[in-house]
Amino acid sequence: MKGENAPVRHGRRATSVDVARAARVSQATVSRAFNAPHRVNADKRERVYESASHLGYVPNAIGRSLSLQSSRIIAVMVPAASEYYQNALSALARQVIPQDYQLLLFESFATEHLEVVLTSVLRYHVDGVIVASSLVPVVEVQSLVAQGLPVLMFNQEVGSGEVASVSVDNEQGMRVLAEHLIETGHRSVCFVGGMRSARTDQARYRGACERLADSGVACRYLLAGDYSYEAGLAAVEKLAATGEWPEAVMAAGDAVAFGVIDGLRERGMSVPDDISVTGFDGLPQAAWNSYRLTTIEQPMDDLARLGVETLVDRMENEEPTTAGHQRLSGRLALRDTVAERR
Amino acid sequence: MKGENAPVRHGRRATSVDVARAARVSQATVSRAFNAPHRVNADKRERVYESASHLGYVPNAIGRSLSLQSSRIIAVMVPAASEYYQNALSALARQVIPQDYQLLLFESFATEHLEVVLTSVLRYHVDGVIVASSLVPVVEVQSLVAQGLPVLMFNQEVGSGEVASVSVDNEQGMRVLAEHLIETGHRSVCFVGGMRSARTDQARYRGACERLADSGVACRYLLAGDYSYEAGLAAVEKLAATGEWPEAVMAAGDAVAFGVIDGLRERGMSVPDDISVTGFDGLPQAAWNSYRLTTIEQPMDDLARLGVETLVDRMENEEPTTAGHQRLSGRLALRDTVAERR
DNA sequence: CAACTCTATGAAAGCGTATTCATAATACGG
DNA sequence: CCGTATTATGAATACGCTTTCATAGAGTTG
Repeated sequence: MKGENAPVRHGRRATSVDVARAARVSQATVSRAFNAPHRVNADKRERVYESASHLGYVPNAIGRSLSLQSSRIIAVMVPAASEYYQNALSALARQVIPQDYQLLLFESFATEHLEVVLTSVLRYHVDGVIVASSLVPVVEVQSLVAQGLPVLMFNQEVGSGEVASVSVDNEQGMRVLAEHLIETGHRSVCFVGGMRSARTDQARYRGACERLADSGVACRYLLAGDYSYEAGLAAVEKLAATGEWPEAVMAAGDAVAFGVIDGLRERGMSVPDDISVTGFDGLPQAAWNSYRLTTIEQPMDDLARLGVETLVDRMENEEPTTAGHQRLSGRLALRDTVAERR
Repeated sequence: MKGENAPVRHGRRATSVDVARAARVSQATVSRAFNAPHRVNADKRERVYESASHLGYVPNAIGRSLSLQSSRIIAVMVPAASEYYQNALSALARQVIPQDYQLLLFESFATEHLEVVLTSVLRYHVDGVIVASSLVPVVEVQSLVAQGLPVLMFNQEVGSGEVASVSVDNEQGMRVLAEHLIETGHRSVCFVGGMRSARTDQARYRGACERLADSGVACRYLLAGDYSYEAGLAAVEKLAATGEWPEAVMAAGDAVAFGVIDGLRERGMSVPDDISVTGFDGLPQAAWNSYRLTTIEQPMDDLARLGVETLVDRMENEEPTTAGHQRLSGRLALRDTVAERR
């Protein structure tokens, strides 16, 4: 073992044993002084604190984790490239602080690495996992659950509640948007989806479809390919190729909507005068002057808070009190990409 | 200690001891089979692998960290809200995988939490720290360095190289942009800064100023307040209040530039016909049709790669081979927000 | 004041792994 | 065929911490 006789890289960090020696107490007392102060006499406690701060002692979380069989680390799997998930990550990072957990980041962009990533997650004995990525296959998630790991799906639901999830109510949100389009007199709509396989995509399409159908409005489905600006841009080309312009385009996500808007404008069409466009998610850019996109804003902070609470509940209690799928409704942000058609 | 007689939450995970027992070898041999396969006989090695996969054994990184005195974890401090830093985080996350390190995320948005965050960093005995946030005070960074922790500053330089840093060459990038403005005949320029105190801000202003001055063009400084879209929007108001419109606005960052563009357009002015605008960073949105912003693109992947390599070097070698400040030059992305003035 | 309950404390065990050290077994050169 | 170098292996230890267990001392009560 190095550390003692090795080049002493930076003067070994102080341990509880060092503090104990300095404070002339046992190591156990040092531990108690920090974890259960009321269990140690005031004078010794003070001595411990003093020695500790003098030595610059900071308890070693690794040792603690080993002993406690709990690392207070939550793994979070996100696709780094997506704006939406970046925002989700921020929100989660903030929510996790007061609960005194840390986030260990796992990029889940490429399936090639998935194997490696998943064993890494296991390797670090994290207390829980947040899967905020549609790129992680359901079977893999279920294998994590089978390992006994508390798992939270963020922004997607799998199965019927065996694995906990929080997400915005996609169907309902889309229904609200559809309703708005109906009220403003739109008679033909095209839904531009991101990925057919994504559950959120399905739910959003369903919500739109059903509400529109109720009012006798048909809703075409056009596949963009993914949830990016570029995909939205390309979708406009596909739409043009069909030769039939709808009165409104409902994009499956804001990023796609921006692409659609810019694509339409590029072709000399006006949004919303010629074609209305709606989004979903409520990205910051939706509020920018150049777009002023009518969309459904996801209650990101609430989702993150609820998600973390749910996961923490599952991590800390044998019998979790929270339900399987939890849905929060989004807020309709009425802006300028939907016009009256009278 | 729980785990044994506690409700056995999920059937304790297999350890190297379990594998050893199953494979009828010693625990040491199991360890060797995974870390130095050539040091154990082929037959036993096979037995170990078989037992391991049968028991679903995954080496426990916590135990490993404790023994090795190295966690293979890198702490990364980022302000979650910023688009730029979100992208940086993505790039870093990708670069860290092949080196077999993990990123532990620390939100550094609020100074109130800073104390807590910093001791958390120490607590987890991370092998290194990436500070990608201008919100972390220099003294705190230096205290980390003083603790003997390898630290990398991402996108900012402090001191004269005692603490390693990688960043784009701000001054040079801005000079290139200024040059472009000169060449296109601009005779008055206003630099819209984010935060006066930020080093990047200073460097960018300096670069612009000097190059412009060389050609006898003055460069006003206007403070936006931060690096956000809203700040850019507000900056236009301030600019209007001065009553003097420059021929070009050089924003300190793309986000600010978007705000400036939208602010100008809101007032009925045309970009670039009335006023040219330049950005800095090369955010994805700069390429969007609604902006097509002429800007300097940061070589994010290269920066991340270089940054991680530098940090790893410092973590793994007693005598680091890399220099203090490392600067990469950005790429001029010529788009449509700068017009000829003849 | 004896019998008892509490409280404060230290010694020791255990968490899972890597590694040193000792030893047994094997191969090798003379 | 013996002494020596080499290799494979297991036992034991260390990493830093929490917690159980035992114990000594203080406080309480009949």
